Amino acid sequence: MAVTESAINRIKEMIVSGELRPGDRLPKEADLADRLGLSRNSLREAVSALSLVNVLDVRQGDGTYVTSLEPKLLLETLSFIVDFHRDDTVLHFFEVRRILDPAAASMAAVHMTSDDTAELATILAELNDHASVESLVANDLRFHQRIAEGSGNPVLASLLDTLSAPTTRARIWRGLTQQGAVERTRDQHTAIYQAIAARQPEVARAWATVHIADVENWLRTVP
Amino acid sequence: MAVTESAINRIKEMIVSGELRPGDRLPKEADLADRLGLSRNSLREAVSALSLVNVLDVRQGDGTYVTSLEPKLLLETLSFIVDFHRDDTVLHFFEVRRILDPAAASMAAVHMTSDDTAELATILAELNDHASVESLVANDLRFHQRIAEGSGNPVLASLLDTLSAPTTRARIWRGLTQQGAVERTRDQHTAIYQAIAARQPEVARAWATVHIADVENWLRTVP
DNA sequence: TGCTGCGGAACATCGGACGTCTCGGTTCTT
DNA sequence: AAGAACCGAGACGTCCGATGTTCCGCAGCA
Repeated sequence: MAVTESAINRIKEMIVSGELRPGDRLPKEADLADRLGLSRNSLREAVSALSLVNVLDVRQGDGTYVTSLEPKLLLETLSFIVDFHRDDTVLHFFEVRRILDPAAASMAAVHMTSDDTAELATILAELNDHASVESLVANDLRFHQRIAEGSGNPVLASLLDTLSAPTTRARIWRGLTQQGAVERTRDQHTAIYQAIAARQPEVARAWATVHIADVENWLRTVP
Repeated sequence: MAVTESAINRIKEMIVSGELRPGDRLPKEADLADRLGLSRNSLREAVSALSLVNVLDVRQGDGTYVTSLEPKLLLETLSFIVDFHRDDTVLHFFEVRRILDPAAASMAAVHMTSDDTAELATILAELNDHASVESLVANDLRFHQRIAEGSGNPVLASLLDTLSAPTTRARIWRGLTQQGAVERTRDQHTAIYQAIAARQPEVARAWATVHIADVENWLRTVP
């Protein structure tokens, strides 16, 4: 096996086995390279790769550290991967979101505290009638993020967060604005919120399904 | 921004913009490094990182190529990421699977051809009474993979494929074997298959939910 | 006490040299 | 003429040593 590839697995193994724990600092490049029996250059290729997927955090002048390894952080790299997919697979990603989002809404209706739901209401209220596309996108993002977090499952929340890439979201909202469908979308958001606040998981699930399916149908009409 | 990091984004941009298409060959390292204005060493760090996430495929003695960029391929790196999570988050991953798997079963009941369902039956039949844990795991994996593929959504299939890491699966089956629950699991698989073959999406969804929840509950008892 | 400046440590980047592998054309054999 | 063996150019793999940048902590000063 290639030296660099082997180094990646060696470091991975050190972390998985518990020898290196989240937040730990790695030996300095020269030492680690020596210990793994390769050159510093090759080691750096391995570190660079692990850094891209947020497993390692290298700080110039300081050292290299293991990240917190939280699902949120590691699944962020998923968005990097999603970026490579062209329009024809965007619908497939969206379809998965259509499965997960209603489930998250349902779980949120059970798990969210009243403080949490109050925050949801605040997000809804922040939107005025003449918001720009950018603020619509940002608001939409926060609304769905809040609900996803409210599910109590960080993996689910992170997946949902990255599944619908910002670029897609922007395209959607631009389209919604153009055809004057912003109002309907806002109504659907409100309905989802009300169901969650009323602790009605099935209603929340239904509204979330309606909402996502609505957007998905619009996406299908605009290739 | 760091040179290497910048190079990663430059290459990414070349691919996303369509300048480099799936299967295309990159300029040789020396040329590309020169074109991007950095040393070959630094470029190699970038290439190494993109290679880890299956965006690039480097072949010694030949050249560096853009992969097919299929969802299946790119989402494979997800399993690399999942490997870093410890037992306490395994349940969260499993919970997501509990959401996706029933949806996939339901979709499969609609989309699978009779040839496909016949294949499912074959997989079920391949298991004899005294199978080893390894063959149980392999069979279980294939069964669920087939259904996931049958959903018609490659993204969903790949996600499901990587969500439940092989190590977890192995642990589960070891446990099931020990407590003699293999038979029940097999019955559930059969029920799922029959619902799909009978084109009953809701029944398939229900059995899949029962099946996954059953395993999940067992997982919760064994920390 | 708090700020400033300095020096060591660690990562960032570079250029070049040499090893290894792959591919494709050439040559030899049958 | 067909096939096998050979070989050399090209491309990636690995390593070394040197220099630049940045960060952290400590010493010194006001």
